[in-house]
Formats: sequence, C-alpha cells, structure tokens
Amino acid sequence: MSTPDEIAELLIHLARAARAEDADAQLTPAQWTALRFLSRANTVSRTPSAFASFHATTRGTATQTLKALEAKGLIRRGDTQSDGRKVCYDLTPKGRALLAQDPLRDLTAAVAGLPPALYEALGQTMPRLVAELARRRDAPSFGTCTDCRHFEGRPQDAFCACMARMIAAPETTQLCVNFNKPDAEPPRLRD
Amino acid sequence: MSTPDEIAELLIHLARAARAEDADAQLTPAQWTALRFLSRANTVSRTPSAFASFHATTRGTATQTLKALEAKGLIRRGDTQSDGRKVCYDLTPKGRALLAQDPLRDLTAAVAGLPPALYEALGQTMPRLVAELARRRDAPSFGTCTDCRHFEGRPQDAFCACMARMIAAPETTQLCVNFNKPDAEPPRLRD
DNA sequence: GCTGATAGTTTCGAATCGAAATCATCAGTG
DNA sequence: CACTGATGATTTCGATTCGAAACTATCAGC
Repeated sequence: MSTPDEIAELLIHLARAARAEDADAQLTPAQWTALRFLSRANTVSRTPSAFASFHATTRGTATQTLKALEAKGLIRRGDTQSDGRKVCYDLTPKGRALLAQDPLRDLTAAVAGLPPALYEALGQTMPRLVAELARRRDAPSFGTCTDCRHFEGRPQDAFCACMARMIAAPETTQLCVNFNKPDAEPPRLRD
Repeated sequence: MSTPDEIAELLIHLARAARAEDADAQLTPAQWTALRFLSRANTVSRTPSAFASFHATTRGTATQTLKALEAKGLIRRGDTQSDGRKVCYDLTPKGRALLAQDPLRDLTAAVAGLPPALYEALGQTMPRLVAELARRRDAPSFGTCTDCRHFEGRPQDAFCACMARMIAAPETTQLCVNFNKPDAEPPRLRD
C-alpha cells in the first residue's frame, strides 16, 4: 500500500509531467493555465487580479501573462462593465481553437480512461484536497457558483449574493473568484 | 459530476498550490524535488542523469540543482561504485532533517486525512495515471523494483536483471531509473 | 591505442517571475 | 465639487532559473 508521501509525490510528478510543453511549444505553462482559466471563469473573474489569485502569483506577473496572450491574438479585452478599473478578457475564436491542442489533453484522456469507480472517487477527492490544502495555507479557494455560499436560488434562477446580481445559467458552472465555502467565514469583500 | 477536464485542471492546480514555497523559502521547488528524489531513489538512481530524467529536465540543469544542494551541505558525493563516470549523491543528516520541513507536508497531511475509501482509490489511481501519461508521451517511467520487469525473486532474495546484481531489501521499495513495466518493450540499456 | 558512447560539468543567453513604483478609477466625506 | 483612501492594472527593473551547446572524463569494444 502506498504511503501518503508517495501519493503526494506522485501528484507533483504527474502534474509536472502533464504540464511539460509540447515539442512545438506554442505557449508557456503559465500561458496555458491562463487560457484554460479564462475559458472556464465567469465574467467577473476573467480579470488580471482574479487570475493572479488563482495562479498564486502577483498582479504584475498576471498582467504580463495575459498581455502575451493578447499579443498572440488568443484573447481580447471585453466590455469593461460599469467599473472603469477592471479589465475583462474574452477568448477569441483563435484562442478557443488552440485549447484543442492543450498539452493537458493527455492527462485529460488518461483521467477519462480510468475505471468508473476510480474516476468517480477521483472526482470527489480532488476538490476535497484542494479545499483542505487551501485551508492549511489560508489561501483563497476557487470553486463554481453552485457550490458557493453566496449562491441562492436554483440554477435556472441563479442569483449571486456576493455580486448582488443574477447569473446567466451557463456561468453557474464556471470558476469564480468570489467562491466561498458554505462553512467558511464571510468574505471581506463588500456585497 | 466533474468532467475529465475539470479533474485534470484541479490536479494541476493542486500540485501548483502544494509546490508553492514556504514563507521562509529555504529551497526552490526544483531543489525540494531533488531532495525528495534522493531520499527515495536507490543507489544506481541517485545520479544527476537519473534525476534529470525523473524531473524532465536536462543533465546540465540537474547538475546545477544538485550542486546547490551540495553547497548547502544537504547532500554529499558518495562512493563512485566501479564506474568512474558516475556520481552517487547521498543525503547528509542535515538534508534528512530538512525533509521534515518539506512544503509538501501540507499536501501529505491532506492526503492522509482522506476517508479510507478515497485514500485507497487515490493510491491506485495515481500510479495508473503516471504510467498512462508516460505511455502517451513515450517518456521513461519511474517505479519501484518490486513492480519492475527486471525484478526476480522475492523481496528478501532480490535480484535486478537489469543491473545484474543483488538488491538490498530496503532498496526494493525505492525509485529506480531502470524501471520498466512488465508489458513494455525491453530497455535499450545493456545488462 | 583508437573510436564511439555515456556521464558529468561548465558557460552563456533567453525567459520568467516577483517587488516596488506608477497611473487610473472608484467610493466616500466634508 | 475637491480631497482622500482604496482598488485594479500596468510598467520597470533586477534576480533567478533553465535549456542548449560546448567541453572534459571515463568506459566498452575492436
């Protein structure tokens, strides 16, 4: 039987192997992460600050990463939605097409090929580990709206108490920077 | 239910969060990985080349990483065992002591705290994913002697057909650079 | 002894990333 | 409406890291 150290080490090893660039090396690992993040984050989270928080880096570095993607024509600045300070990036069709060549697809395929029992267990385990690690590190966590304590109503009638606005149905399964576990402290953010 | 993409992304996110340096930042992530590797690799694998292969980097970079650890007094050069070209590093007591402060211990603790059913499933899933990913990438894999096709005899009577020598019992559960899955092609290495 | 292969090391340049300073916008307050 | 503090984004600069390539040393085979 494996020990926790061995499992933890394999996790690191696996992630490192999966992140390794393709031979053609189209994007850096950080840029791939940003592209994936933007493809899965909802409107209020597709900002440099939110990506910096997600990627555990500084806003300055996040700006550079996103700027590089913008220069490549993979993302573009969207509507600035009321607050003139914020920048909301959107994927361009080109960016969306590039996601099909994500180096992560090998890992995705490996995960998809797991026996159903292991697959389901992994689906339960990963969010748990992420949350537990974040708890130990006091780091902000990330999750989707339907798992968030700010979420009220049903999916087709979604309302985010943190953002104080309705949420389009497709966005309730996307990542959100304001995610807050139901049992956790209320956020310092103002509603 | 989570999709394979989401699970894969969480894997990457988790590993990145776990690797993040401590506040006191004693070692770089690469140096931590090297220290862990040396603590778990058997005699023939504690070399710059083997670490380079494990860490998916070049020999030059591996040399630098190990040199940094040696300069800090965490590892030292051991006996050069017959082949004058090879360098075998060993952990010093200081290095072994530092492992107790491995930033990975938070993830280890989170893994150890999983419900038994999920823990066991994860223990089965991780080696599977690592092997499957390596297969898709044609990358050399890593494993322990008892899972290796070169391994003959019982643990207390261990013999590695690849190294053509007996293996001390404690080493049969350590990582080996010559690891080769039972179903895979024979290695290009000469015995 | 010669040749080619393997292991390790060194050097150099490019790329990345973080810290700090700077600019722009927003929310209050009097 | 100016003033102030806070927030978000950006820029600049320096340190670090890492990979490619050249180089040295040892081994195996002829």
